[in-house]
Amino acid sequence: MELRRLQQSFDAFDEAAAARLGLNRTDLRCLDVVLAEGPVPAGRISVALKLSPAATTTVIDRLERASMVVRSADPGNRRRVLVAATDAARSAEAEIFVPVGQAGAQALRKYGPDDLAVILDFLRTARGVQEEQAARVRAVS
Amino acid sequence: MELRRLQQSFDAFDEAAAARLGLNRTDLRCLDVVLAEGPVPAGRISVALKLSPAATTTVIDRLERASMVVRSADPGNRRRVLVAATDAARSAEAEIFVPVGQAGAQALRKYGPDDLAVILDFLRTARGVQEEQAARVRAVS
DNA sequence: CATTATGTTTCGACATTCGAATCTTTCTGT
DNA sequence: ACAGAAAGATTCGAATGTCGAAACATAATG
Repeated sequence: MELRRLQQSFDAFDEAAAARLGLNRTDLRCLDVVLAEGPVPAGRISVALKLSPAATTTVIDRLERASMVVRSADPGNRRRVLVAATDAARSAEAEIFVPVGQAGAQALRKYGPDDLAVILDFLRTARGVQEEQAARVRAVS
Repeated sequence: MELRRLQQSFDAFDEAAAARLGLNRTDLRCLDVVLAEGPVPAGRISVALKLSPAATTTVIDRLERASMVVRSADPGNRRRVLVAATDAARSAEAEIFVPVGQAGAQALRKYGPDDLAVILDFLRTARGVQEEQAARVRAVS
């Protein structure tokens, strides 16, 4: 299956990006969330990464030590800790992740509207199959 | 990006499958290799999983304890240990992984030859982009 | 105002991975 | 044929990442 290889290539990219930044994969996913959603409470990261609150705390610790995020108190709710990306994180984003999006967009230009519709439909169909099968597997247990 | 969601759905399926079998993700990937390639030497698993020889030994230990694989000596080279899937592994494969392939094939039937060509081209293009970008990221370090 | 709920952190334990050292078996050069 | 090097897997100790439970601080509720 060609999808398998695509999956592996995603994996390889993530690994390269993590190595480049001196982070592990979990930290990278966390950074991705923080970059995408602006300042987020720690609990939000916990659910996004499907990680226990305890593990989430240490992930944020590591990213903070690496100067990729900063913690700050939520003015509206002082129990909360807001995690925000630093400039270093944003420059890493610009250097590593933005070009992927650009290259992807560029690569898509060779397809006409009809082709793009087929591709999009395929992606959704494939996702539907995966989710359905995941549900089936979960159901038996 | 829709690709992102597809990726996540793959992830969710893998997680469900691992939970169903009481294995962790690494063990599952190892089992996948063993099922796909027949009896394989431990070193082969090591490179396929990008794991150290030491870690590979413990992965095989766990799978053996779970009755999913068996070790046997390679008659042609007694340094080697051949890892083979058990019947339990094959029945897990039939129950969990085979239906995914079937559902996928079924879902693809709605596309004509031209559409399939577009889809295949897209998958290869996307993989090319990812690999190229991974190489770029690796190059800077 | 006492109680409960929410959000995060700390602590101790467990699982996974690695590097280095070890052991056995095979290959190589003489 | 044989000593030394190489290949393949394992063991050992250390480092890392994750979790559950308990603790802590703050907010909401009756």
